[in-house]
Amino acid sequence: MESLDIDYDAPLAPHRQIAEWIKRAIESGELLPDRPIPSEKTIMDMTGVARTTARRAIAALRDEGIVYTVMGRGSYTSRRP
Amino acid sequence: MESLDIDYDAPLAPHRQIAEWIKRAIESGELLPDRPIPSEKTIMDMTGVARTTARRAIAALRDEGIVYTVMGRGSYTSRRP
DNA sequence: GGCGATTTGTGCGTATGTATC
DNA sequence: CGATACATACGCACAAATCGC
Repeated sequence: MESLDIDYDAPLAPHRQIAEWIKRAIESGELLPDRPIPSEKTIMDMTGVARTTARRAIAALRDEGIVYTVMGRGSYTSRRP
Repeated sequence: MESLDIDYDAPLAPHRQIAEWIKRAIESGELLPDRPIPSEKTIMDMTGVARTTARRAIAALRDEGIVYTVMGRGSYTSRRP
């Protein structure tokens, strides 16, 4: 996965930009089903956002059913339905 | 609505205690459909929690479809389905 | 339309608890 | 036991929307 430049002037909020970015990586097959997505810390390092923002992005994907989270381990792409 | 004592040692997280408290007020008819629920500030004052916690409580109710939020105005109980 | 008060939205920092490895 | 990762809480600041005067 390549890094992501956050556009703070864009109409789309940063946490949404990150969510879309991860979603694209899943759709392109770069992130495989049942495999980990970047951790909160990794997202922080790759984009420069705060942990809050990284967490919001993951929470959004979780709400959409695109990823699931396992406490103490990380977040993973959902298996294909 | 009477105030709420948060039990920080309870197994239920504070933001969930607040969500359940508001849900009870709705079910008892104390909070009517399409009428405002306590604002984040009011929840902070009534319970002593931080704004983050008040927001999480409202977000949980929003996720459950129990309330809806309008920026700059507040959150309101959803109309009966 | 301006202005202030209120309220929600977003971003950032920090700490503690818990679970996994 | 230590490192990592998520869950929850606390704080603060500023932006944006709404409303009443």
